[in-house]
Amino acid sequence: MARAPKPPPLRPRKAPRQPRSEHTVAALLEAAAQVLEQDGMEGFNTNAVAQRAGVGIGSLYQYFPGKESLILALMRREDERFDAEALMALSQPTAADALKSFVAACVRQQLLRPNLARLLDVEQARPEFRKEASSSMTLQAILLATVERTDLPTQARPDVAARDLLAIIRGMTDAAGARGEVDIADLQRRIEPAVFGYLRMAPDQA
Amino acid sequence: MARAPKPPPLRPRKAPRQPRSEHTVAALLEAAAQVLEQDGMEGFNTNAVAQRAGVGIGSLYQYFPGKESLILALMRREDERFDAEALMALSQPTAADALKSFVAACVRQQLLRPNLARLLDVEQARPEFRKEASSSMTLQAILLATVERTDLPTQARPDVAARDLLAIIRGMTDAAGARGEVDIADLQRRIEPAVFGYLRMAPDQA
Amino acid sequence: MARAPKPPPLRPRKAPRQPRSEHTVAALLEAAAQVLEQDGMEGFNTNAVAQRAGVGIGSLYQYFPGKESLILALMRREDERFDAEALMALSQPTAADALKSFVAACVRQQLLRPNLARLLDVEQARPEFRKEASSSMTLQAILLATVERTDLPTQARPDVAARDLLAIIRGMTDAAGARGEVDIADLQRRIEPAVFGYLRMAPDQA
Amino acid sequence: MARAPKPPPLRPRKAPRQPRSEHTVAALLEAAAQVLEQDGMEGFNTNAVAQRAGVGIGSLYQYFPGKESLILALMRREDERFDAEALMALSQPTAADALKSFVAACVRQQLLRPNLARLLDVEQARPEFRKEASSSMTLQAILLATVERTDLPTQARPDVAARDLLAIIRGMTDAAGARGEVDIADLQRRIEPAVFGYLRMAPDQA
DNA sequence: TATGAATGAGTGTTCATTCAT
DNA sequence: TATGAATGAACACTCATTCAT
Repeated sequence: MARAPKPPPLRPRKAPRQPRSEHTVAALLEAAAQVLEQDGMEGFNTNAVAQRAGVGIGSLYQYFPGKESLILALMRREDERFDAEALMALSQPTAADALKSFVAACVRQQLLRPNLARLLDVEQARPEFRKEASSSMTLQAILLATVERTDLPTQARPDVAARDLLAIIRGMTDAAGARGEVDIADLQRRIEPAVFGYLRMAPDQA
Repeated sequence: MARAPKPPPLRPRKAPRQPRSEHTVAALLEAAAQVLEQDGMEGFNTNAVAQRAGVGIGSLYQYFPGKESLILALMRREDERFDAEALMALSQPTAADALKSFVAACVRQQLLRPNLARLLDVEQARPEFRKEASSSMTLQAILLATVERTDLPTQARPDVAARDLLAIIRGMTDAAGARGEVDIADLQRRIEPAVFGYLRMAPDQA
Repeated sequence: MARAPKPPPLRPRKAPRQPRSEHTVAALLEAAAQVLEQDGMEGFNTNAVAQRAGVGIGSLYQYFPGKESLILALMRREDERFDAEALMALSQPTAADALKSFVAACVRQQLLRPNLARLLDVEQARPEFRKEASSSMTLQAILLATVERTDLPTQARPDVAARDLLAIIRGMTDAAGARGEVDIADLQRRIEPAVFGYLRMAPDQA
Repeated sequence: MARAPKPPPLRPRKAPRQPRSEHTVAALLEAAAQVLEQDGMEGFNTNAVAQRAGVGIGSLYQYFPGKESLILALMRREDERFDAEALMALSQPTAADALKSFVAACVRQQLLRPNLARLLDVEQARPEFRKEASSSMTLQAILLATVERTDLPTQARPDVAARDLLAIIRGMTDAAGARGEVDIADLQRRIEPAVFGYLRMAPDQA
């Protein structure tokens, strides 16, 4: 691991302008997702990603200044994909339904590529990435809005509650993914009581 | 001749017989824990561990056939440490109190060395380590016994419930640890409703 | 992560496509030959070879998956070089002259780089390499054809005879090389009677 | 390979005086022979030898100042064993019979532990060992005496002839051993014509 | 702009040798 | 004297990154 004296920045090197470039970037990100899903963090290296993407290793460095930057971009891609779904989920009429939909969305997403989701969760905890807090900030925000809805028991610290709910859901989905579970509905039904319990909602209310 | 090839076995190479050896092994495990806690997985390498332990790199390989084996041994050490505490915690008269004590033990353990606990959790998900199921099996077993206690609502699948509870607790403590939280009591109070909610216990019952 | 384990395959990692690559591969093989000749097997290591070739160690591993593979490639290079010479030698009008030319070729080749030839002979006996039988198979084949020529005494088992002749010649040239002999003609004259004696040819016939 | 600044001497560290020591030395040499025969040069290391001998590694270094010295002692042991046999073989009434017996002895010895014999031959060519010429000197001497016997064709350079004969025999037995041949009589019959041919003896004379 | 050959610091692991017990 | 725990130089091999083409 020839770590350069000065770690390369995390920001993408240049925004792809030509359509060809956009395609290359997309291919790289998808390849990164696949390698991570299939081979784990220890099989994840820039040469492997470039090869799977069908581009030269040089091209990878045209768009990403380093490995970390590639991971960060992948995080963002996954977050963005999920944010849209989460936003729809939370727009249900009742808060309880909104949360259920949200849980369902999380479960669906997680079981689709269980390793990818889990490994990115882990990466997000690394100090270099914590700064780049943007990722999952949107998610936090929209979940926070839901927690504050009036048809839920009032939470003393809504931001803490939002984070805790996410931690509960991720903890359970990551564990399920790691165990190879595939029954989405079952997992969802197991998460809900924990979520509503946390919010102090009686089961019959939810 | 580092013939990169056949993965070294995970089992410790030889049991320390002389007291000097025991000290070396203990020093290596403690050093491994410290390196992992402070520098994360990417700073965790055998040379660093040996150096921090104050022993030669050769000594590490006298007792551990490879890096992975060292991680596994560390997992076991942490599990064993925790199992004793957990066993005491769960011996409370009421199941509710038992669970509260258990949560408290988890939280305490986790916030002591938040990164270590989290990173070992992650490693446990790796296929090589899943086989070595012994780790955390004891934990599962004693938690299962508690879930089956008659002063708790009956769980349809107690083993699933035991795993889920652990996932909830670990999800929340890992997230808290990653955020740098230090208030043990606060975190504990936030976990309990999720746990009892999962078990369908009304807050007043717990 | 140099997982010391699975022995790397023996087949070259990738064929050099650009002329630059071809030069690198050639330089590596020649460097390997020189290191082996001068420092013997115990001085033969990948770093030394790369350094003598004037390329980075990484480049060696671009083309050879491991040390063994480099040795195998060197064997093949030497065999190919020799096969051409041997083929010409054996195309003499009489079988006796053919064999004399063959002996001469062997002696010339051997005394050119005595250690290299001897050490490669030794390596060829290693089980990993015995499978890769291609090496020296061509040699066996053309020698066999000569042994079967009608102007030589009929051999009961021509394939055995071909191998034995090679063993005699190699035994004598290796020993001479190890002793530092340099007189090609003298050595040749000492080998011939053994060869023709083996074939039951009277000295005056040969 | 922690080559000490100054290579340790080749001479045994101390002559074993007590019977216990003699036994230890003998066990070490036999263990060395077995390891070499079974695992080849690349499996031959001091720890393995000590373990197979059933003694601590420290004891090995009590009697042999280093690995090389152990190999040298093993060479000598094998040579001495063989010298006795060779001496008897060569005491036949006619020189031709003496040589036949000698070839037979070589073949027998070689096929007993083919790898050991071959690997020691190889080691003998290493410069550090060439100096310690004692090994196989006796052999050379007694073979020389036979070559000079009057019932053999006169050899211009008897010492060269003695060496050449040994090279022929070793070349053929080593090759046979490497191929896994086990038929002693057959091999012997193939070597004889080469030997007598070298000496310019007609087959019927021999 | 895209490529991939080249690079070398870094890391895992071995094994000859020493020395305290 | 015998032991085996400890040592660290040496070596195989990887992979992030650069740059000439």
